[in-house]
Amino acid sequence: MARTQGSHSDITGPRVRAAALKLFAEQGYAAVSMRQIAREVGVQAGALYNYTPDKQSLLFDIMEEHLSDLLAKVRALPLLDDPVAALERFTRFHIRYHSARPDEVFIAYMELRNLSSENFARIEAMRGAYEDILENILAAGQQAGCFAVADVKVATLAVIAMLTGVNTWFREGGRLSLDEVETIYWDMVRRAVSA
Amino acid sequence: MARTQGSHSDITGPRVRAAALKLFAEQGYAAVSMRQIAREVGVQAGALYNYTPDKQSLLFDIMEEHLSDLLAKVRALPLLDDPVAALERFTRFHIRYHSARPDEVFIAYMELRNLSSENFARIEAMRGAYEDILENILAAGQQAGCFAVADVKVATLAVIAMLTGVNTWFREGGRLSLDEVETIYWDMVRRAVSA
DNA sequence: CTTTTAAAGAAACGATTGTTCAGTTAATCC
DNA sequence: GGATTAACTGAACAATCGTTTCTTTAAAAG
Repeated sequence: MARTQGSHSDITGPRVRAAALKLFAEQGYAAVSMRQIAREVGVQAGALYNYTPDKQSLLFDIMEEHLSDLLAKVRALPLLDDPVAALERFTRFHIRYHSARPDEVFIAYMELRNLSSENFARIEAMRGAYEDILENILAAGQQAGCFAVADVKVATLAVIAMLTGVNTWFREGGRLSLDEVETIYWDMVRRAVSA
Repeated sequence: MARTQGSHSDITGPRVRAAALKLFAEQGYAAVSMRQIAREVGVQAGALYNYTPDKQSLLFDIMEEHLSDLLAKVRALPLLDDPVAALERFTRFHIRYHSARPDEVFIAYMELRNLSSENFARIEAMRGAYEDILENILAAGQQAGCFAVADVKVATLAVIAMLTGVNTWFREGGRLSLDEVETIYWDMVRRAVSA
């Protein structure tokens, strides 16, 4: 047999990416074989190479798409002059965006070492650009006198680590709603950096 | 050839564990082969099985030893009645302990999914016991009125995520000393949870 | 209806995987 | 100093790896 009824590139292509996303998140890039991905899609392993040049590109594309979408969305937020308001919006945005895409987030910082050095540099640059957004908010507030942190760079990394940690435990339908979680974290972030 | 000059179980055993630790941290459990570990030790792959029943045990032993040592050290700290003092000591302990063992820390929460379900349960229980120590400090301070957090459990996870994040960027000999980093984080933690 | 082409199957490639095992050597024991 | 044993080598096992190639089929084009 070969081409099966109803088989199409524009259907299979996204399914390959979705299967890779799911399996990489579940088991890790190195532990997942191309045959496993193919089985998830319902296709033979060789057919995957109609949609990706190799396994590594599958991983890179997942990360690249995730981070470029993250950057696009955060940059699409309207500017706020008040640093406190800007920090609250960043906090809520980060939690909401990340909790909605647990697989992508997990992969994007568990599988960095499986990227080629060139691909790694591109992903790291995007991550740095995202951190810069928070750093600029904190620096502006520091200058305006509404924030008082000992070190803006360290505070940036501390806040991001704290917020990203939500993904390790938060589950929809649990004890707390996403909105409650946002409020709890915003309360802690605000007090941690406020003057 | 076979047994080489000066080869001994009590020398090779620790070297096998050290090589596994280093390589798992660098490349990830699934990406490291037994032959790579053997090469690092300077031995043939088959010889590794004098020291471990299988690859999985190598991983589990690293995690188990790390977490049981962590628990022993944190429990060895003298008790403090003041919740604020207890929280400061926990904060500084966590940063100091974790920054001194980056490989073990990295493995202990990147490779959880490569454990069998039984081994996973044992490691998770130890991690939970560690988190309970911080949670008890926060709960005591909350009751005493010196802390004011919206949710003790969430605050526990938020603080641990923030503190563990130090390992992603801190390097000895960098811009900040470990003591300075401890102080910066303690400042943020204290303000985040204080009444 | 015929031709063309996109999409998939099937099989094979050499390389590598974790693990086992028989054989070999050096240190230890009496 | 001969026997025993711990520590290791080297080869082999079937299974699986990412990837390529060739073939077959169904859909699209005319």
